[in-house]
Parts: sequence; C-alpha cells; structure tokens
Amino acid sequence: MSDFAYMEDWGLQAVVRGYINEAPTTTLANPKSCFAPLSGVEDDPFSFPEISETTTVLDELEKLYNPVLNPLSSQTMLVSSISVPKEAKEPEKQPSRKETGTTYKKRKNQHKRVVQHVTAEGLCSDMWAWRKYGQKPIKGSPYPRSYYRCSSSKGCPARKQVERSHLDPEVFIINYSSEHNHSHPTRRNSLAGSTRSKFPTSGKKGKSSTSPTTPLMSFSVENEFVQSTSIKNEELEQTTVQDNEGNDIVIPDLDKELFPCLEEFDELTEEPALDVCFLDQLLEICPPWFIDNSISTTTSHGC
DNA sequence: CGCGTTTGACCAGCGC
DNA sequence: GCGCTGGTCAAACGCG
Repeated sequence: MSDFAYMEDWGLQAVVRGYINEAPTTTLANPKSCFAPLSGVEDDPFSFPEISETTTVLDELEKLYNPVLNPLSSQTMLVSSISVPKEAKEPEKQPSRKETGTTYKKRKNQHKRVVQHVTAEGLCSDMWAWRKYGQKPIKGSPYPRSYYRCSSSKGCPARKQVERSHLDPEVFIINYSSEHNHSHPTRRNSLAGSTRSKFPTSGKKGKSSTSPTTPLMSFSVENEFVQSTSIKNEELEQTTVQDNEGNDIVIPDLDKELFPCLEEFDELTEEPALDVCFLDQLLEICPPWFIDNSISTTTSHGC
C-alpha cells in the first residue's frame, strides 16, 4: 500500500494544526549544531547582512531560551537559517490578481525568513492557526510542499511552508515568511473541515484528484498526536537526524545538557520571575512575531 | 454560516 | 523568447 504510506507520510494538515496547550511551542535549536543547509531552503544565512547580527543574537537566545521553555526542544531540529528581508519586516500589501489582473507574489525566497527543521512533534507545537491555501509538488523532492497562511487574523500576512525533508522524512522543513500583524489568538480556530476522513475509502468528492503528485490526505489525529507526543517526549533520550551526506547526527539533549537536574529545570520553568526577566530580554532583541511563534508556556504564567 | 482542506488553474520569476 | 517552476487564487466541498 504505497499510496497509504505516502498519505500517512504527508498527513501534515493534521500535524500542523495540532496544538499542545501544555507543551511549549516549537523553539529553535541551535542553527550551528549540525546541519548543512538543505537544498530548497536558504543556504546563505548572511544573505541579508543587516540581520546577520540577529542570527547571532538568536543563537544566544536559543541557548538561553531553549532548555528553559521547551522540553520538546530535542525534537526540534534546528533553524537552518534566519533572514529578515526588508519587505518582510514591512509587508506590503500586494494587489490581488482579481483586483488588478496582475500578480501578487514576490519570487522565491524573498519573503522567507526563518527555516526550521522539526520533527512531527515540533510541528504540532505551533500555536498559530494556519489555513492551508495551496500545495505543490517540489522538484527534486518526493514530498509536496504545503502552503499555509495565518488564519488567526484577517489580513495577517504571515505565511509558512511545510515540507518534508527528503533527506530525513522524519524531519519537516518549515519556512516562515512575513510576520503576524496581531497578537496571539486566544484559542485556535475551529476544526471545521479538518476532521473529515481523508482516507480514500470512499473515493473523493466529484472533483477527484488527477494529479499524481497530490496524495494529500489528512488525519483526524490531533488528540492522538498529542498523546503520542507526550509519550515520545518522555521516552526520547536522543534524537538523531541525517545530514546532507546521510550521516547520522545526534542532536544533543539540551535539556539535560544545560539542566542536568530535572528538578532544577522544573523550578526554572515554574518560576515566573525568570519568565518575566527572560521575556524582557526577548522583547528587546526579537521581533514580536518571532516571540509569538516561540513562546506559549511563559505566557501562561501571566506574562 | 463560517472556517477548514483539496486541487486545478493561473501567473510571473528565473534559467537557458 | 521560451519553458520550467514555485507561489497563489478560487471553486467545490466537508464539518461543526
């Protein structure tokens, strides 16, 4: 059943939408840690010189922030690059094709800013509500790329692209582009449309898929996924991924590395003062959208 | 009814 | 200039 396997592989809709309230959001693993840039993502983190400093800051930030706020960090592979083009900072509203008869888009990576390599667990930790608006097969990759825009707020320019790494199917590559122009949603959007069975048991609706490259089926696995996430999180001792050359790379367990004592970790995560201080630092050096993307648990402490 | 996914079509950037 | 490719639109349909 290769079809089924393929569909199972690309059950991103459900995965991306999943949100673990108790679990911290996806954070950034150390971009220097292990990966050479993958094809299809930005391979030059310094292509925007004006923000190269930001990358450095983020490195420090990750070290500081990751183990404290993100027990799932060991499952979040990395940010392979971070770039902040000007137009992304000030997203200009592009006229719709309907309005002008012309187009809307900037080409290729111009809007891409943050590339994350995450496992499925990492995917579910994104607390924004994303609406899928497209999917394309990507040349050179056996997996299609899905396009999401933020549905938390009307007119929010935030976008993200999700695709599986062809090097390691366990790893999802997420490209975030543009930034949210609103604060965090207090809750996720409804699950309307997301819970229908996507299995091809009864065939599709009248408009059947004719594209061999669009096998997408999403699953109603949000709850199940949350469960498996917590289980895996407990059991996970070490995460390995593969680099460009297929070599296994061990992702260090930063939680244990920096907080050898679990009690110490717990204390820190439950200490509001730490969160306040940390958030203050965070706010000084990070754009709001980045923080929004990265923090969920601290806000639950009342920050 | 609102919001979600799916998916074919459209369009423009890019490389040749 | 042309073809390929990636990003987006929008219609159709499902779910709550």
